[in-house]
Amino acid sequence: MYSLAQSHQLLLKYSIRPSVQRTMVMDYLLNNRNHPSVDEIFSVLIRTMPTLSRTTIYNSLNLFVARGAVRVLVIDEKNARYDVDISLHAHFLCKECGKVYDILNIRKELFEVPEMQDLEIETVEISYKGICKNCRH
Amino acid sequence: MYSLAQSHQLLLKYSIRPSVQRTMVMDYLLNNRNHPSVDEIFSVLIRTMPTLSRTTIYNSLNLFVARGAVRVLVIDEKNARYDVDISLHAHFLCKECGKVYDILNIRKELFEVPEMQDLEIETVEISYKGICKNCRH
DNA sequence: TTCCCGATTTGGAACGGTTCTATTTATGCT
DNA sequence: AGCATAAATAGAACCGTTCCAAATCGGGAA
Repeated sequence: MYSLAQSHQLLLKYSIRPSVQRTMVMDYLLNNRNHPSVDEIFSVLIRTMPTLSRTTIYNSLNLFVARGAVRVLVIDEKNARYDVDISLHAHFLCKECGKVYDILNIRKELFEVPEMQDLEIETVEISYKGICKNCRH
Repeated sequence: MYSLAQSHQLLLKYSIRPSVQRTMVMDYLLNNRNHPSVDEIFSVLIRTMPTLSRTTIYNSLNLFVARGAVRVLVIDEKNARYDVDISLHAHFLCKECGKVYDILNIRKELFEVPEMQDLEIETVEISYKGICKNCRH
């Protein structure tokens, strides 16, 4: 369980002014590692902050990603998912329920970038898709 | 250069009824390996078939993907890209110009799926992002 | 503390990609 | 040729995201 003070500190580490809203968004990400979408974050935070705007969630997340504090996952064609864990790991999307799972025990060599003289590779994303245990019947 | 007859044959191979429109879409994919979006395909084909509907492109591509004849790339958050090459290879998206490049000379071991008792992995997608040579200045 | 200015938040409109739906058209079979 | 089914069409609808102008916040200066 992470505290708001820890979210505050993390934002400062990435040179992000820790407004109330940004701190709450970061707090949500730290305490909910299920790769939430904008809507998931919004629908929870609106309950404790009734004036919250969806745009603020977008603004905050876009800023976090631009500063490298958070990773955006392009794995679900429906909407973007956000991950506060920026370490090297892969993801699995269940085609049935839409949940995104971490694949942590994966060889780090998979993330080594191939030699490409024409392309300047900055990020690597490894995505698996299929059916998770809960959805198998 | 592929012929319409070859597109026709390829559709039959995947048990897809080769209508005029479907054959044209497949023909476009075979002859344009730059991972086109729906809009790119539509805006070219509409020139030779003025009554063509955008929905038809969607219908055709969704069917191709469902039958395994074509792969959809979830790499660009803006729109889906389609690839008629279903062999094991990775992709690179240029953040500047949006072009998607093939990464063909990549070790096939990267596509081996990790052992996951809870997850039934069906597909693997490896995506690189950065800046391509043309966009470097 | 109070004032001020730039940064942030807000809400609603706008945008764009994709899907849905009802209708029309084409296709294959008898 | 006629019929039944499949496919294509056009436009509305949907939904995630961005844009924009106005309101609000917050931190430094006086």
